[in-house]
Formats: sequence, structure tokens, C-alpha cells
Amino acid sequence: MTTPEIEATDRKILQLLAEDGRMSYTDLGKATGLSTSAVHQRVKRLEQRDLITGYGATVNYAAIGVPLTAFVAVTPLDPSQPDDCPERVADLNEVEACWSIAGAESYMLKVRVATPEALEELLGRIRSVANVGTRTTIAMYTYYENRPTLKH
Amino acid sequence: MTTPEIEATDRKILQLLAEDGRMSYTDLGKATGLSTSAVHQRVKRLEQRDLITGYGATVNYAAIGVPLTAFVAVTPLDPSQPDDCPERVADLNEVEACWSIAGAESYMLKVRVATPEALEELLGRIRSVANVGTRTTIAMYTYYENRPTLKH
DNA sequence: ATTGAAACTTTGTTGAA
DNA sequence: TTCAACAAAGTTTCAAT
Repeated sequence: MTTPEIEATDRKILQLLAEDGRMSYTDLGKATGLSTSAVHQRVKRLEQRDLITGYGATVNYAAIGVPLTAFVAVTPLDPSQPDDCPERVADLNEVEACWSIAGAESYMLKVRVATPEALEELLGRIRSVANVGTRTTIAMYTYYENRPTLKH
Repeated sequence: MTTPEIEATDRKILQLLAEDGRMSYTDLGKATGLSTSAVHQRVKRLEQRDLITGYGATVNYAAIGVPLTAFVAVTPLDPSQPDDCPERVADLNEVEACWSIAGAESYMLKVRVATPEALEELLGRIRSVANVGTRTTIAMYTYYENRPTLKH
């Protein structure tokens, strides 16, 4: 938003790090035609400008026994109350993402749980902690997730 | 799915790497009470078992001029055709994720674009490349995304 | 943006519990 | 089988240019 124009080299570095967050500065340098310390400097600048907000391992949740992903569309029940649903549901660690949406409902949550029972129980906690109604769409299979969308 | 029971130390390593994918083996060792080479070995095993499927930088898409996220619920139009929508839309790099869902529609896509015009154009490409109908929900603001859901 | 040097990290090998 | 200790190779991070 602040700097929509990103220079080509910085864009390339963003793309490479989005695809492999553990790539070494040496290899980033080779891939961009810069010296190791020049890329290092640029990466630090990308972090400081908040264009890179962090690094994470991609965990195979299905394989570790948390196979259920669901989308929960959320409607606040009392319009006179302060609308702080995103902060309230942030306390629930099953909630992986929260967006405000255009349409019939106010927010969309993405949640991850181990079992249908755990989902039902979580929906109860979401409704009571945020005083909202919920409409849930269960994802039965994840083909892919978090693919980098930078290749243009 | 194959190994739903993950040992406590491996779980801790997964959690730490989900939160900071560039954490060094030295620091992982300090955080888990193991030697550098012992964590190193465990991380390689987590990668081999596909419990860690990759590492990525978290890119602030809004800040680099791609502020629009949308969810596209997709319905195949011709039930006699092979249903290969996930593979077909995988070619469109604006498509970040694809889930098969329970409910009125068959799939849910998550897409990222720069402008409403780019979204409209992308929806056209999705419909023609996969021979599907679409129902789109625009995310106007991202409160948070990809929070690790491993703290239990 | 680069070079070069010191500090630190990674990753293979070896052997102990 | 899992861990620790070591050591060589590679990487990071600075200051100076």
C-alpha cells in the first residue's frame, strides 16, 4: 500500500524467499546476480519495510492428526455492541485466519481441528466468545494451500 | 494421517519452525534441550516424513500492490466431463489455494489480485479453463492469515 | 554494491548410552 | 535407536572501500 512499486530485484528476492524461506544469502546472490552481502542488505530492508513479515515452516496438518479445515462465516448478533470479533477469536488458537468480507456475513474465519466433534465444540466457543452467528463450510480435502502468487 | 501420534519434542520443533522457519539448529537445540546435531537429525526426519513440506517467507501482499483477496466457490457445469478443476486452475498463478468442500459447491479457491478489474478477468479465466460456475466472496481486509495452529 | 575477514551455522562422521 | 562431540565446509555479518 505504501510502496506499490517494487523494484525487479526485490521482487525476485521476494519470490525466491516465498518459495524457499531457508534459501541462503549465497544462493539468493547467485540467483539475482548480486553479492552475498548485497542480497543480505536487501532482505533486511524488505523485512524492515514489512514486505516480508516473517518466515515459517509449512506443516502438514493432515499428517500430524489435524485433518479438518473449515471456513466459518460469522455474523455479529448485537449491532449495538463493539464489533471486535477479530480480536476475540484471535484467542482461539484453532483460528488460523480472519478476514472481513463483503456480503451477507461480516467475517470469514479459517479454522483447523482434529475431528468433527472438536469443530462443533470450537463453533460453540466462537459463538459465545464473540457473540456471533456462524455458517460453516467444511473443507474435505486440501489440493494445495499457500502457493506463492508472485510469478508474473 | 500415517502417524497421528507425534512425540512431544518433534511437536515442539514443528511449532518453533512454524513460527520461525529460519530458526537455527543451534537455537532449536537450546529451546528443546537437545544438541545441535540431535535437532538437525529430527528436522531432517520431519522433512522426510513430510510433516514439514517446505519453508516460506510470509509476503505482505497488500504492501506490494496485491491488496485484493477473494474466495471463489466453484461448481462444475458438465457432470459428464472429468472433474479435474484443481489441476486446471493450478495453472493460474493468482490461485493460492484449492479445497474440495462439503455443500452446494464442489471447490473453494482462494485467489489474490491487484484490482477489481483483475479479479473480474481472473474469474472469466477460471470459468473457461475449468468449465465451472463461480460464486465470489471478496475479502476487504485481512486481520491475520496463516497463524500457526499448533499451540495446545 | 563489493571485498574480505571473523564469528557463527550447517552437516557429515564417529562413537557412547 | 537416539544423542553428543568433533571438525570441515559453508554462511552470515561487519567494517571499510
